Amino acid sequence: MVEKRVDVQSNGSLEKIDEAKQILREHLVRLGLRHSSQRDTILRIFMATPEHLSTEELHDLVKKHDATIGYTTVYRTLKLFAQCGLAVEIEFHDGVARYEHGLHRRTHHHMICSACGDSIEFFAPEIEEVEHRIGAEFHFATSRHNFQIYGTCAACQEKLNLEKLPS
Amino acid sequence: MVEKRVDVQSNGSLEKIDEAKQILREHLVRLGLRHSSQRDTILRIFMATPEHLSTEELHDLVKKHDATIGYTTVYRTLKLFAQCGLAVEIEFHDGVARYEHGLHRRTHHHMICSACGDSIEFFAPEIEEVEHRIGAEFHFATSRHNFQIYGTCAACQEKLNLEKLPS
DNA sequence: ATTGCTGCAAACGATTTGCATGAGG
DNA sequence: CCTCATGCAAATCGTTTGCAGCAAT
Repeated sequence: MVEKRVDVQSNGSLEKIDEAKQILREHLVRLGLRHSSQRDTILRIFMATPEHLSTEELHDLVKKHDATIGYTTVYRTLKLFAQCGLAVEIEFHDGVARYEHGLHRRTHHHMICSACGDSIEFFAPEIEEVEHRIGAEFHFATSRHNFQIYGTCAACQEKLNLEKLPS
Repeated sequence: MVEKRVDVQSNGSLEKIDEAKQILREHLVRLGLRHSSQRDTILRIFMATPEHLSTEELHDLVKKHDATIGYTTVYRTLKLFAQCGLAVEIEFHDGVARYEHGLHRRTHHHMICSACGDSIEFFAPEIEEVEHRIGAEFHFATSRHNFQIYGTCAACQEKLNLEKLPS
């Protein structure tokens, strides 16, 4: 698996991190929960990472900053992020829960390469329309949808072609 | 969970079962595998059940006809069905693998009620179009997609409203 | 006879929880 | 202080596999 890059120093998204901290703080207060240094560390690293992360991947990154933070804490903190919209769980159907940023993200979907596991994001507004049209038709109060495309990316198609023609 | 109905006697789909048996037979021959009474029983019960079944649900039904057939056999047989297109795995993201009929099924999708777990099928041709368009745009060789809508069905909306207004 | 099939039990792997200890307010 | 948060270890749960005995061809 490819190593995920973190760029905690980059000030390109400093405001975003501050906004995220604010949202988390409000969420904690609302539920009568407490601030902790672990939650702060995990949030900073999550926000600094643009990729889709599994709990384990995020935990690996977190450990580099603070080796004492355990997997369970990352797991529970991600659920907390999901509750207040900072993170969204995405479903790639590979048996692993993954999260992406939820803050100020336009609705998008993913196309996943079955060969290398990489995913790309794309926008397809008609998917929203289908959700609303079908919901109305069957009197469903729709809350969300789930759409992925699976296939083989251009790079992996190349590789597979080279294997077939080893001349 | 609601009990699934089986109608092994119904002759409305007798030809379909025969066709399915034929497809399975050819698949087994092609791979050098063997026919077995268990595979036959599981196929008949699967074909006689119109619902989406998990491995466990199908195993429960199968046990009523032959209590000696084990979970593992049903599990492996469903994979076999999926290989030759008799079954298609559907992904409801509730941690359980489910299968539906794959024979002569027009492409369709599911809308799932988060309250009662029931699902309905619908047709939305533009989803196919999106798969092809986005695949072409990013030079992906697409193989399949995955689309579900989640929400609350009309009946469950009623129930929830009654709970809120107990007057 | 050969080789695949079956059913049991055990392994697996990600997720989730129980609990004693530690920390926030 | 009181309560929540943490980290470890263990439980969970559906899925998957190893293996000895059985059955199909």
